[in-house]
Parts: sequence; C-alpha cells; structure tokens
Amino acid sequence: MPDGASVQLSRKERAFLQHRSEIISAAESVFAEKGYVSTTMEEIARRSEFAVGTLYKFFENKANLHTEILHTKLDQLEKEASAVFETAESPLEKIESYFHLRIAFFWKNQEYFQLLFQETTTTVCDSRAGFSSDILERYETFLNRVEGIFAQGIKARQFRPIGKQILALSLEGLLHLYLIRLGRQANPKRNRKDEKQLFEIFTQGTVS
Amino acid sequence: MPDGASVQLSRKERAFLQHRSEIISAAESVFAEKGYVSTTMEEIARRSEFAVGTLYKFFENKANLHTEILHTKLDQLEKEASAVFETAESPLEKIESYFHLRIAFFWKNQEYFQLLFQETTTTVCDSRAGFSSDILERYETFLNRVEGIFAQGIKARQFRPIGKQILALSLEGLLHLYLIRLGRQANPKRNRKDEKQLFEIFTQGTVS
DNA sequence: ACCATTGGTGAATATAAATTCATAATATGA
DNA sequence: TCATATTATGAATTTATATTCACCAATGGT
Repeated sequence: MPDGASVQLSRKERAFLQHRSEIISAAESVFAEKGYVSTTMEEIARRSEFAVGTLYKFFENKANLHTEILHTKLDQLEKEASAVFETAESPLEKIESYFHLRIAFFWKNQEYFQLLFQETTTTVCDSRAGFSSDILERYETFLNRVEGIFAQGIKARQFRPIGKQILALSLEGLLHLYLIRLGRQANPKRNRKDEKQLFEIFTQGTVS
Repeated sequence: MPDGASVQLSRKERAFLQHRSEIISAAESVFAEKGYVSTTMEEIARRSEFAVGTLYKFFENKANLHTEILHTKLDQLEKEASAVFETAESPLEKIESYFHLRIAFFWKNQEYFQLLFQETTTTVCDSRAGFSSDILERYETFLNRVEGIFAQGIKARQFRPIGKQILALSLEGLLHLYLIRLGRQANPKRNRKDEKQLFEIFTQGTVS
C-alpha cells in the first residue's frame, strides 16, 4: 500500500518506480557514506545492481540524482513539521514538538541526514554545478516558518522578546551540532536525557 | 617584525618562507572562495603568481597544502584562546571572553573561516585522502579544553549542573550556526546586539 | 510473427585536473 | 667569467570518473 493517490499503475510503471527508488536508495547510502564528491556513479551502479548506463535512464546526471534525494528528504521533513505545527497548541509546545521531531527525523534517517546537513550548512559541492542553491533556498523557507512560530510565541509572551531570527537560529544551532556529533559517533545511541537537557538549555539557559 | 624566535635567517631562507607564505595566502583565498574540491592548483598558481610546478616545490600535494592552512588557523585560534583562558577570572568570564574571541576570530579571518568550519562539522574532502581526520582530532582536543572550563564553572556553582559536554556542545552550536550564516551573507556587518543576545540566550534561556 | 518501444548494458569516450619532469632562469662563489 | 647549485617553469603525462552510445532483451500492440 504505497501512498498512491488514484490511478492504477501498470506492472511496467510499478517496476519503473520500484527501480527508480532502488537506485535512489542505493545512492543515498553511498552519498551518506562517502560524501558527494567521492561517490562514483559506478559505486551507485554496483550497489543498486544496475549498470552505469541505466542510472542515466533514470536521472540526467550525478548532480540531479543528488538533489533529487535531498528534495525527497526535505519533502518528508516539511510534511512532518507541518503536522506538528498544526497539532500542537501553544507556540512553546509547537517548538518543543518540532525540536523532538527533528531528532526523531535524524534517527529515522540515520544514513542520509549528514547529506542534508552538509548541504544546508556549507557549500560542499562544485560551485560549477551550483546545484545546491535551490536546496538552500527551500531550507531557508523552512526556517522562516519556524521563525513565524517564534514570532507568535513572543506575541503570546511565552518567549522573551528577542529577535525571532536569533531564536530560530539558536534552536537550529543547538540541534545541528548535537545531531552532527551524534552522526559522527561509531554507533550512536539515542539519549533522551541529553535531548531534554539540550532543550532545557534553550528554554532556561545555563547559569544558576 | 615577525614573531621570529631566535635565529637569524639568511636572505634566501627568508625568501623561501616569504614565497611559501605567499602561496599559502593565495591558496587560502581560493579555497575559501570555491571550496576544496573546485579549487585547482592552476588557480592557486595564477593567484600566487607562481607556476604550478613551483607549488609542488613547497607542498607535497593539494591535500597537504590544504591541511597546512587549517593547522595554521588552529594554531592561531588555540593561542588566542589560551590567552583568554589564562586572563579571565571566573569560569563564566572565561566562557564569555571565549565566546567573543570566537566571533572576533571570524571577523579577522573572514575569508578563511568557512574552510575551518567545513572541516570541523562535515567531512568535505575525499575519503580517499582521509586527510581531515587529524584536523578533526585537534578540534576535539580544543573543545575538551572548553569542557574543562565548564567543569570548573559547575563546581563553582556558576553554571547549572548539566553535563559539561552538553554545555560545550551547546555553546559551539550557537556560535557555529551564527557564524556560518554571517559568512553566507553578501557583505556581513558586525552586530554587537545580536552577539549579546546570542550569549544571553545561552546563559539565560529563551522563555519568559 | 513482426515491429516498435522501453528498459537495460558496459565498453568506449571525453574531460578535467593533479602531478611530474626535462628544461630554463637565476643566484652563488671561486 | 665560468661552473655549480638552486629555484622556477609550464607543457606533457597520468589518472579518475562522468557521460555517451551502439547494442541487446523483454514487452505489448497489431
């Protein structure tokens, strides 16, 4: 039961989609493992058990394949975030849920998360291709929504009257480095206590 | 008046060092501009006004040249941080000075800072070369010193009794994302108010 | 059964850069 | 002034890999 909307697909079409997603999945794991540059199309081919040429039947080129993956991930994240933003009551609750959502997203996407983060904090890839700019843009837009929540929170006097940008940026900063370091560990374990403390630092600060 | 320790260098030796540092300086700016991968030795040669072959008289290879630069920067940062840690009185003051030092370091190194950050948050370069691991290690060691300060601060009851790792990580996270976003702006302006607010978020938290 | 279309193949091609090296320029000092 | 050593040069070489392309196999419609 895929999320298929309406039309019945032919076997061929289903196979096509299946193969495509197999390629994407293989590519994700290679990219995550080696980073964009040292990932070769040959390696992706090997891991997906297709031939190199076949990859080009599904994707224009390497850069495209890469951004395709990132867009997919962002879609997912946005969807989940929307749900949270609509469900939670107060701005503070929204932010807290969002915070945990981001961490959960990391654990669901273990292999791929670095890929996403690399693109959003630094410009990893060839400026020649310049292909990460649209990803960056989407990410910015996404952060703007978070800023919006903070703006509400400030109005509601739940948050201190600090600039919404700074608030959003701080939260992002805390999350970011926390997750990046988790991802770098050999076999990271989820640690709720750390997560709670991190969020507390954000809300309550660090000095006594 | 370089920081020359003791021995007088011959003109030739001085020339050698001079040329070497000219190359480094050119390389820094190219790397910062284009990132490691899309920087070519030819571009570095052009900008330093040496021939490609000459670069290899000074540095083994591209990766070496790159790490050389990073080490230089880390040296500098460590030296400045040491000074601050030794001067300031209380742990809280040390941390506050360190916070501002990091920001100042950014402004002094505008062009290059991204280079440094790229290496410390993500593995940018070829895993083939695997050359960034020693930089990462140095960075870890550096952060351990910061953790040490936090440990003292907790003992002195200046900081809340949260794990020192989480404290250090949080501070780093805030700094990191703040600086990265500054660096991405077209022509960033130093904004003391933002800096103050950011540090306040760290110490006082965000909810009212 | 036959043709057309599409998915699949992987060896061959193209390209871009890192690195090398024979050679030239320059400095040293006898 | 000449011989030697040092430093600089950039064209040529090598290597790695993205991309293409001529061909094959299976499917589906006529």
